[in-house]
Amino acid sequence: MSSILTPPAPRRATVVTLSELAGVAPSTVTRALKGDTRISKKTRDLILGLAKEHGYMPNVLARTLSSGKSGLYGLVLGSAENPFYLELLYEATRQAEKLGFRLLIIHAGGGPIEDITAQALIQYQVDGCIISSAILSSRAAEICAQNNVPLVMVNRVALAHGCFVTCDNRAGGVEIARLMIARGRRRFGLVYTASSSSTSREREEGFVSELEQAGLKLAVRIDGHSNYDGGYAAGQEIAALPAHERPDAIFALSDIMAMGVLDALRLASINVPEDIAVAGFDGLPSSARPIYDLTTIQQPLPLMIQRAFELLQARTLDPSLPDELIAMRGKLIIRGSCG
Amino acid sequence: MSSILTPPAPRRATVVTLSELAGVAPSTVTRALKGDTRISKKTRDLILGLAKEHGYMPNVLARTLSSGKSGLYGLVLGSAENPFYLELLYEATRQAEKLGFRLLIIHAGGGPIEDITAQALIQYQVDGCIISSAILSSRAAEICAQNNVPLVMVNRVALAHGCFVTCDNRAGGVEIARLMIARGRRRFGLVYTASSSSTSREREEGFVSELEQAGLKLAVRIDGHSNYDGGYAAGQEIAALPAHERPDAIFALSDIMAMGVLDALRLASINVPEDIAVAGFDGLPSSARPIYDLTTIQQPLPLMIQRAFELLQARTLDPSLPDELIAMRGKLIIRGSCG
DNA sequence: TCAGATTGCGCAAACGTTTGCGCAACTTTA
DNA sequence: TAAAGTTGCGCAAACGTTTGCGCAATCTGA
Repeated sequence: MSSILTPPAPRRATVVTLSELAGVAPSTVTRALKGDTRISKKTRDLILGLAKEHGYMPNVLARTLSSGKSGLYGLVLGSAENPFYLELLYEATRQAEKLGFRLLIIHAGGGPIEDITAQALIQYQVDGCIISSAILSSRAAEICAQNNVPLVMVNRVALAHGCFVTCDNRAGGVEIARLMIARGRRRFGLVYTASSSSTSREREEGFVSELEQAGLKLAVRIDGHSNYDGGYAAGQEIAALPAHERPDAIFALSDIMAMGVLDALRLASINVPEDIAVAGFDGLPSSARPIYDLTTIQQPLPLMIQRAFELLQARTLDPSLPDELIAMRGKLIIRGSCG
Repeated sequence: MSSILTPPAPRRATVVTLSELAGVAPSTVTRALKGDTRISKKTRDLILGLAKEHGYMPNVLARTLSSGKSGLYGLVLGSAENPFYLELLYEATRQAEKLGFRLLIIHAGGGPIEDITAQALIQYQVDGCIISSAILSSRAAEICAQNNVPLVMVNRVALAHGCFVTCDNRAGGVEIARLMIARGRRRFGLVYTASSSSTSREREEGFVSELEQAGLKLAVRIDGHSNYDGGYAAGQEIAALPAHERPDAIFALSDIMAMGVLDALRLASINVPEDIAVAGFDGLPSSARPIYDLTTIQQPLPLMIQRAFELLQARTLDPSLPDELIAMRGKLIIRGSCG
């Protein structure tokens, strides 16, 4: 890399250049800028004025080296196939901005997370990490544990290390079952997810146990693969059943799968909710669209993200704090898909 | 912050600790790890072995201070209301991972970008920035220009500074018009976006100019607000027209608006494409769903992102390179919504 | 055999910010 | 008046990695 390829870049203002201008030590500049009471008001105003005049912007990377805090949180997102992650990303970004943090995308997508990718958490000295993904949890979580990086899983249950903030999935499943039973439904279909995620298992458990309490059981149970296409295929499979075998109510464990089911039923000219009631889980904005009008359990995402950041911040300040495991109740949103 | 709140953290391996173990200078460790030929194979193998044994992970922040390269790219995303940004984020993350870069989310959402947020680009020493958002471009773009940070806009046209990679929006509009005219459509509706974005303007220009070439013109032009709900309302408005005033073909300038239009037409029992043909623009995965079967112009997103990274990398290496403005042709995907 | 070239390092400084400690000057209290 | 306390700094080192330069040892070619 010869110098003809890198023309001289004008140097930006630094703590040192400001200290020269002000005739003070660099440490005085730092202390004045952070409002340290050990610096007189006169000196502080002088330095603040120079900083503004010269467009001083701190080098956070250098600061991290000294202070040990980067102001970065790592973010691991799950598959693009569930719009829930988009909602989560936008909400997390919004809140982080307000709190003065930044999100570093460590991974996004359904594939395996590579070691070198997870190690970026350490290489970039993140202050903490938010993981919202089932399959990918283990490697990134291990690295966080080994290196004392605070970890919060959102909508996932941490197995051995780290905090989590989740929705009360089981209670949500119970509520959907109750609603359907109260509406007179008697044959039940479940569109589930074969993954090992506790989120799905709990939703199913809640639903099924409530049915059993009422002396009822599932008539149909189909893997919806956690995505729209799987839900659509499940809807097609159900539509193809003889009428006497068809469920009169379907619970899809996520909104995106429920939308696939609804679309398939519509194209098969099955009326919702007259012929079959449908409910989902998540509370995506798109579930409110008139074309879906989906009954769902809305996850309290803004508050979940807020709690996640609080948990991370507390553990950045005091790493000895014990892990907290928070579950928040979702809200039943009754719409036309259940009648 | 007293020491009772921060129990002694085991120190991680550093270049210095490895150099002590190997009995060499720290600079030798660095050079061995990066494969510098000035270090003998024997010494290199010794150091590589120790690094692996001790789980050495470089501190990228410290490296950035020395080398001037952070391996970070800033990312500014537009509104959550267009799923196109989700596609872009996932594709960008995937490619960045493969290239060994990381994405720092600077902003995501439709609101104004705050100064302090845009300054994070500089504070975190990003090697470059990708912006994919109309409204928010100016402030972040200014900061990039002032600080010599390479900038690429994706699907946006940079006004004065920075490269862009965009789709040939105008040609896409032309193709949609041609298809509709060839299919015998004679009354045309446009669902546009009132924003100042050149992307929308070009799509409309292409469409309208081709109509005019054929001696035709728009019968209906409705603002779809760049989101699903706007498209839905436009669809409702069109459905409410007397039959002789209704268009027999609608071009919505984005897929998400087209989906709103399609849903509104369906709920109004208007048949697509028999009564009205509908086309969109973007090539979202959801446009292929049987329930939509949407004819659209597919943006070559993977290749656009690839080019964006190439442009950024080239300008990180040689900041004197002139800005490049790249337009790539989208691909016409003909589906059932146009007959 | 000698001079020049090559190999394989180490030294020292740089990058920008922060923090602990100590000192001088000033103020307050006994 | 002297001692103790307070204020307002500066010095020096730390954080982890990289890069330019130079030196000693070894090799090669004339």
